[in-house]
Amino acid sequence: MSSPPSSPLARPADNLLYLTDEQLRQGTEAMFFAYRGFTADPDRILNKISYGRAHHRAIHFINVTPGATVNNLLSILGITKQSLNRVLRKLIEDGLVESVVGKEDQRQRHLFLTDQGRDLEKQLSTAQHERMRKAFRQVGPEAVAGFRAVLEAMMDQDMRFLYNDLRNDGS
Amino acid sequence: MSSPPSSPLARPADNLLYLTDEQLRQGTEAMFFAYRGFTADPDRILNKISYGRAHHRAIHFINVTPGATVNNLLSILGITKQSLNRVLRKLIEDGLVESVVGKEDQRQRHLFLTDQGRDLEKQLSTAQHERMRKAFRQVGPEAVAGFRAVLEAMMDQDMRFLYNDLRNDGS
DNA sequence: CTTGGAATGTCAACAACACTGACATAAAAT
DNA sequence: ATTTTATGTCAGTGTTGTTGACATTCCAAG
Repeated sequence: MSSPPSSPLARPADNLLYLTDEQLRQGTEAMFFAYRGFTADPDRILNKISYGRAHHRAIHFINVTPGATVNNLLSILGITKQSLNRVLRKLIEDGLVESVVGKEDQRQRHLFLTDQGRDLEKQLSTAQHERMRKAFRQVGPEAVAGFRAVLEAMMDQDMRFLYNDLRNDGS
Repeated sequence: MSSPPSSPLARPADNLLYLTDEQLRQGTEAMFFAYRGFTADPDRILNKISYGRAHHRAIHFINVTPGATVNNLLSILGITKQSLNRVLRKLIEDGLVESVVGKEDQRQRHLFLTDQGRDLEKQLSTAQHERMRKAFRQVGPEAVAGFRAVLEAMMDQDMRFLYNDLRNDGS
């Protein structure tokens, strides 16, 4: 199922050095500091307009899966409907998100970004992507592949499914 | 300083495919979902004892840099002293952290984990490392190196310095 | 057709964790 | 002697998460 380390005939002793407690500690700290950087740029933009990360996350996932229902979004975000609702209400009020009653199932609300919402999403993703693009370019494609492989392996299984769904299409 | 992409004579066209917006979007989502997984296991333990992530972070960094002052910790954590103080007060009250007045500079408080604090730290890091170890083993050492390289490149410069300090010694 | 349950929205209360601002204390530095 | 630094504390605020309770709408099963 999962492909083994790519170097064939690797000596076991060498092959285990990257699994020491010290390596894991460094990996942990790398995640901590990198995640701070990862969120820093959009956070600055959000601050100016009195939004938080929750708004960013909602906007991001409504953008990649337009027409998603509230429940769809809840699965992705992993928060309670009350939390999401507070954020959605504001985004709808502010004209960034549109909520459309379902045709087939009229209980459901399908969520879309308005033009204004797409504008903000573009601003946020551009800021966030700039840092990641620099990092990716600096380390090269093989390192990026490794980065992606580790992150995917660290997800909960449910999230891995969602993540892979989002790789192909977002409906 | 940082090594270039390892494949020599790579064709430019191929070499840029990993920098598309789509790749960056997937990297963004990978970070989001992976960070959730990354914190999930310690969060479960913390919940039982009514602690949060802030306590975890304080305990972690006091453990790796024993004797650090409050100001040292503030630099690492990137929060306000009021926020940190709230957490530290509770940890000291609960007997997990010891605060020792400095010998040379008596204004400073040097922070140490007590035996009880080390116990909790061990619990938390074990839970967190288990997931990371599985992921690391699954993807192999080269991917792990790439993972580390990308994360380091994504940090703010200040954090990169701190991170590299913590790689060698913690004083 | 009636009832049960699912999807959604809303209200209230609460907790964690961040923030700012203001002020106090002690001690080091000038 | 004065200023600056390191730390602690109090009060207030905001975002984002939580539970619990309840209303509405509407599909679907009996």
